[in-house]
Amino acid sequence: MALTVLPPYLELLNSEQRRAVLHTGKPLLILAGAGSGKTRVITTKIAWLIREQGVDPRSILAVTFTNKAAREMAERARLIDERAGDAMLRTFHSFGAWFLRRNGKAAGLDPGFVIYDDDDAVSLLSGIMEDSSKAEVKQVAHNISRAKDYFLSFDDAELALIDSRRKFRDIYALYEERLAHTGNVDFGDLIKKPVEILRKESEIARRFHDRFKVIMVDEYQDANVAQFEFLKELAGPETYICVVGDDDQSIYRFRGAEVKNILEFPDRFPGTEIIRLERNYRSTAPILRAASSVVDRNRGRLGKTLRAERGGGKLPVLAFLPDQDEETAFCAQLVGNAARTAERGKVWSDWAILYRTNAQSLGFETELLRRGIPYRVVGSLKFYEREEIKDALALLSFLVNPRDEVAFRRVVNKPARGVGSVTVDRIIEEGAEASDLAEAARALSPELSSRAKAGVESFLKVMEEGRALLEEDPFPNDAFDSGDGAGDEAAAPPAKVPAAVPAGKANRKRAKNREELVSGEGLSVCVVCLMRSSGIAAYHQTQDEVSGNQRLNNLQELANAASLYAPTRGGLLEFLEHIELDRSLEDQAETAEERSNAVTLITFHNTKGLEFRKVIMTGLEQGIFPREDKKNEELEEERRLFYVGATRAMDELYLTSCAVRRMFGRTLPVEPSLFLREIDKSSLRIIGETPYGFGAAGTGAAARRAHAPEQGKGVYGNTPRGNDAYNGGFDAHNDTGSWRRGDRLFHDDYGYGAVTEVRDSEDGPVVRVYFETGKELLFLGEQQGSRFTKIGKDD
DNA sequence: TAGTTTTAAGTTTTT
DNA sequence: CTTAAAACTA
Repeated sequence: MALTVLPPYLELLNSEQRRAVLHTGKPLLILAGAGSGKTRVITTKIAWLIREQGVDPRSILAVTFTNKAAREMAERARLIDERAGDAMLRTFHSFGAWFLRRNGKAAGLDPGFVIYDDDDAVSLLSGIMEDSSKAEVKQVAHNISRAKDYFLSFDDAELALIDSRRKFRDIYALYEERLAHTGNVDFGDLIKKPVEILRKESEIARRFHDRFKVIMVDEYQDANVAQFEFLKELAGPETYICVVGDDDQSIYRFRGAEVKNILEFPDRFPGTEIIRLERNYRSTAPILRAASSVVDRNRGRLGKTLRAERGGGKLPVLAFLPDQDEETAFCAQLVGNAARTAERGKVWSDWAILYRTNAQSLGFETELLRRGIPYRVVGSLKFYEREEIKDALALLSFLVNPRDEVAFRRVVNKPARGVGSVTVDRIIEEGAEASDLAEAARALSPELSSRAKAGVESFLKVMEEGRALLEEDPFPNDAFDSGDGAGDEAAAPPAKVPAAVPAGKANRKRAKNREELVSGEGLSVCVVCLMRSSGIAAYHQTQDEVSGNQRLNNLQELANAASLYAPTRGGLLEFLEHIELDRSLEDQAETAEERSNAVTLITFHNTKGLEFRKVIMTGLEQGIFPREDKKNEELEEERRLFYVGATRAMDELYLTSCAVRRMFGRTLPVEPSLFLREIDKSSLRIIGETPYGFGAAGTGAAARRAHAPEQGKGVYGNTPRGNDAYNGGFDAHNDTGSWRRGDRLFHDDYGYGAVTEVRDSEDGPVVRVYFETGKELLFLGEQQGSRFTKIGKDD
C-alpha cells in the first residue's frame, strides 16, 4: 500500500470499507453484513466526495427507508464535513413528495396536495365499494397499495399477479379517478408518479440528471419494484450509483420489498462492481454464531461469511419461562439487576426489549412503570391514529385542499351540525362536477333541508375563517413550482420558523389538565383557533369529561408541534407532510436525556439499523414468532427478522420463550419457536424449565421436567445478582495493553474510533484515538480495560 | 339522525 | 380481553 497519509476519518475504515469509499466510476453494490459499518461507509463516502473529489454537496442524493436513518446519516456525515448538510438526504417517500411538489403539474397534480395514509385510502375506497364489508375494503386497499409498490397501474396485464379478479381492476381504476379528483396522493403515488413523470417528460428528467451526480441508497434490500424504477429514471448517463444492502436483512416483503432488486442489481446496471463487507464489529462471536445459525437455514440467499471481530463474549441466554407475566418480570429484573451493579452511567439505555407485535409492549410498559424503570417505546406511537388527532388533521387538510372528500366526510358533521350521511353523499356526488366541495354544497343548497343547509354553511364558514387566519406565503406565485424543479431548493418556501422557540415543551407542561387550548408560536396559533372555532375542541372536551380521556391534551400536543411551522399555507402543507411521512413524535416528545437514559421497547422491525449493548428478544414461541401461518418464503423472512434482532446486540443477548401465552383473553399452551431449535445447543446457555421435546435429547428433557422444582414463581429464582452469573465461562476480554496504530475500538462514551498514534510516556503507552464523531483524544493505553472494546484491526 | 346497546371480530410487521 | 361494526331505540 502506498505510504500516503490518509485523512483521519479514513483511518477508521478497514480495507474493504476504504475501497468502497474510494470507489468511483461504475455502479457499486456494497453487500454489507450486519454491523459491518455500512452507515459509516456511506457517510464517509459523502464527506470524501465533497472534500477530496470536489463534488458539490447539492448534487448528492442519499436515500434511506426511515426518517431516523436519514437523520442519523445527515448528522454523521456532517460530523466529518459540515458541507454534507447540503446534500439531499431523505427517505424514498419524502424525496418523492419533494419531487411531486415541484413537478407534479406534469401529471396534473396541484402542488398543494395532501398525502393520504392507509386509513384515508380505505375511507376513499369505501365510497366506491358501497356494499362491501370493511374487511373487504381493507383487502382491496392493501392490494392497490401492493400494486403501486410493483409499479402496476390498473391497465397493466401483470396486475393479475396481485389480484386476478376483474372487479379489482375496475375498483382500482375508479379509485385512481376518485383520488385524482381529490387532488391528493397516497403513499404509493409518492414513488409511482415521479417515475411516470420522469419517463414522460424528458426535460424534467434531464434537469434531474443534471442536478444529481451521485445517488446512494441505504438498506437497498428493502427497495420495492417502483423504487427500483425510480432509481433507474433518476440515474442519468453520468450519474454515479452506489447501493448498500444485505439480503439477509430484507424484512419488508409484505409491503413490496423485492430481494430480487439486490440480487439482480448487477444485471440491471451493467459493469457493477461488488464489494463485500463481512467483518462484524458490533457483536461478540457467540451472539453472531447464534444469529447466523438461524439465517443459515434459509435457501434464498446470496450467502456470506460474517466474521466476528470481537473475540470472547458471553453465550446468549435462553430463558424458558412459564408465562408472559414471568417474562415481563424476568426482563425487568434483568435490567434492574444490571443497573444495581453497574459502575458506569447510562445503564438503562444499554438495554432493548424486542417483541414481534406492538401489542406485546403493553405488558413490559406496565411492569417497568411499576418498578420505576425508565423506558421509551419506539414506533407504534398511536398518537396520529387517535380520533381527535385525525379529526384535527382532517380539518387542516380540508383547509388546504377543499376537494378532500375524505377529510370533508370526517369532520363536516363533527360536532353534530345536522348533516347526516345522506347529505354528505349528495354533496360529494355533486363534487364530481364542481371545482371543490364548498361549491358543490352551494350548488346543492336549494335542495337541502333547512337544517342540513345551515349545518353545511356553518362548517364552510369556519373553514373560510380558518383560511383567512393563514398569512400570505413569503414566496407568492406558488413557490413550490419554481421553474427549475430539480434545481434550486432556495425557491422552496422557508416555511419553518427560523428562530422557533421550543415552545412545545413549556406549553405541554402548562397544559396538563388544563381545560382550554393554549396557542404558542407560528402555525400553532392557527391550529388552536381552528380547533376552537370548528367546535372540535369543545366536542372532545365534553367527551373527556364523560370518559376521563386526555383528548384535549392531545390536541394541545398537536398544536404545539405546529409551532415550529410558519402560519402560512406553505407552512401548513409542510406540517401535514411531515406528519404523514414521519410519525415518530420523538423530536418533540422527548428530551435528549429522556432518550438516552431509558430502556428501549421496540418491535423487531423497528430495530433495523440500531444497536444496543444488551438485547432481550421476547415471545420466541411458535405462533408468535414465527407466526403460525408462515411458511416457505415468508418463514425465511421471519428468520431474517430474527437475525436482524439478534445482530443488534453488542455484548449480551437474551432470548425468552413462554410455556403459555394469553391470546384473545384465553391462555393457550405454546411451543418454543422453531428458531430456537435451529441454534446449536452448545451456543446457548439455557435456564428455566426446558419444555418437553425441545432439542435432541427428548428423554433428558422429560427427566428434567419430572425433577423440576415446584412450578410457580421463581423458575429463575436463582437469578444472578449481576448479569455476571450468566457469564457461562466466557470472559469479555478486552485485549488491552498492546495497542497499535490502526487498531479499531469501541469506547463506552465516545463510540467507534481508530488508534492514530501510539507513543510511550512515563505512565506507560499513550494512544491517540480518532473517533467518528470527529473528536480526537489521548488515552493511557493500559488503563482502559473497561472503557474500550477492541474490535479487531486491519490486516 | 343521534346516540346507545348488542354482537362480532380480531393481532403482524411500516413508509 | 379489547375494539370496531352492526343493530336498535328515542
